[in-house]
Amino acid sequence: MTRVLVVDDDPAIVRALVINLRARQYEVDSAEDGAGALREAAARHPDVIVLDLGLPDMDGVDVIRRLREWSRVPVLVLSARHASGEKVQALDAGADDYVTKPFGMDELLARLRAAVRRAEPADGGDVVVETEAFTVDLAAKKVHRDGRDVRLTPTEWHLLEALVRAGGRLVGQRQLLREVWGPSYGTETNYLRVYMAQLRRKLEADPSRPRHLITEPGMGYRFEK
Amino acid sequence: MTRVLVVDDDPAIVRALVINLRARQYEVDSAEDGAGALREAAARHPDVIVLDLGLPDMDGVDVIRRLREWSRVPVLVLSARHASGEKVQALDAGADDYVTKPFGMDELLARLRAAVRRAEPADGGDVVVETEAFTVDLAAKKVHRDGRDVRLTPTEWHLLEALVRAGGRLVGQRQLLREVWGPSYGTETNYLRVYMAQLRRKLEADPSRPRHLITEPGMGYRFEK
DNA sequence: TCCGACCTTGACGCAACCCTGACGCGCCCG
DNA sequence: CGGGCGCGTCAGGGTTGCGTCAAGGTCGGA
Repeated sequence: MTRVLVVDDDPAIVRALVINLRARQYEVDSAEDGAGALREAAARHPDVIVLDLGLPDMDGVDVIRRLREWSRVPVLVLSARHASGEKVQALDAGADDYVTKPFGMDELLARLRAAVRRAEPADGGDVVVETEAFTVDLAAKKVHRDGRDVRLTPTEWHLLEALVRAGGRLVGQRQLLREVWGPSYGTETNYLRVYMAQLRRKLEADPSRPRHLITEPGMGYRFEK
Repeated sequence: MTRVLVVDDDPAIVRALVINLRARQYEVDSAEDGAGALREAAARHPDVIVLDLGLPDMDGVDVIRRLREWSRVPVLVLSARHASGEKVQALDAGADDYVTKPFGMDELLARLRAAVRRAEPADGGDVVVETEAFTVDLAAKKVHRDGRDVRLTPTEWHLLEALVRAGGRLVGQRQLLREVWGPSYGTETNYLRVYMAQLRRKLEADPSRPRHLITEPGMGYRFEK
C-alpha cells in the first residue's frame, strides 16, 4: 500500500486530503509544521509527501532542502503563492511538483499518482513468490531452485505464470488453455498434462508427488506455496 | 549534455523554447506533430520531452501512450486546456508534469530541471555495473575490459544499455527492438541476433558460451552480473 | 573521390521447442 | 467385476528460433 505524508498547518485542508486519500486506499500520516514533517518523514518513510509551503515554524523550501539531504522521496508542493519565483525556488530545492491553492482534488490526485508511479520501479518493484522448493520472480521472469536458475521454455513459463498469478486459487483447464495457448484452444487438455509434467520435473522435489503444482481432478490446477 | 525534444505545432513557441534552452546549454530537437515526435524520440533518445497536447495529426494523450510502450523518458505536457479532466488524462497516460499556456519561461525551465534531475540517477541506482568479465559505466557510456576500453558502435551501446538498465530482468525481443531501433521495429529479430553476437564477441570471455548476455529462447535476452 | 566504419539484409545449419499419438495406471460408476 | 474416464508418462517428428557468416549499402571524413 502506498503511504502518503500530508503536511499543512490548516486543519481543514489536512482533513480534506486525508479523507480523499484514505478513500482511495492510501495510508496517510500528517504533520502540521516543518519540524513535524521531517520527524514523520524519517519515522514513517512515506512513498510521497504533500507539502504546504506556508508553515508556521520554518520556510517550506528549507524543509525540502533538509529532506533532500537524506531522502529522494517525491515531494508535491502545495502553495497559495502563484509567483513564479516561489515555484522555481521550491522546484530547484528538490520538489517534484508544484500545485497552487485552491486546487482541484482530482488533479492533485493525478499528480500524486504520477509522482508515485515514477518512483516505483526505481526501488526494485519485483514481484517474488517463494515456496520451500523454488522461487518465482514474475518481473524478471526468473525461477530459482537450490541456488541456481532453472531454465524454462516460453510455454512452461506462461503456464507457471498463469498459475502463480492466480495466487493459490484454482484455475480451470479451459481458462488455463486459453491464457497460455490462445482463445481458440479450449479442449486440448493433453497439452496441459504434458507441460504440467515438465514443470513438476523441473521444479518439484518429488515430481511424482507434487506439493506446489497441484491437480484438482476434473476441474483444473492450482499453485500452492 | 541534456537532450530535450520540443513538440509543438506553433512555430513561435518552438522557437522561443529552442532559443531559451540552447542558451542554457541544452541540446534541442523539435517536432511539429505527433508522428514526428515519436520518430524523433526513437531516433534521438532525448532525456526529456516537452509536448504540446494540441497537435494537428493525433491526440496528444495518444502520443504519450505510444511513447510509454517502449520508453520511460520524462514528458512535460504543455497545453492551452485548463480543464482538470485533460490534466488527469494526460498524467495518467504517463505524463510527468502538466503546464498550462500561457506559461512562465522560468517556471517551465524549473519544472524541466526537476524532471531531468529525478530521472537521472533514479534509473538503475548504480551507474557502474561490474561483472567478472567487464565493467559498464552507464553515465560515462564506457565499457572496460581487462584494463582497457572497449570500442562499441552506437547501436551496440544502445543494446547493451537497454539490457544493463533492466537490471537482470528479462527483456522481450519486441521491447528491445523498440528501445534500440524505434517503435516501428517490432519484428526484425535478426537485428538482435547480429548485434548480440557482436556484443558477445567483444565482451564475453567465451562468446560461444555467454555468461552475461543470456538468451532466453523464444522470450528475449537478459543481462546477468 | 576514395576509404573505412557502421548498419542492413539474406542464406544456411543446427539445436531446441512444440505438438502429437500411444500406453499405463488409478478412480469412479455402472 | 469390468468398462470408461481422466491423468501422467514417454518418445518421435515437424517446425521454429537462434547463431553465424558474408555481401551490399550508406554515410562521413580524409
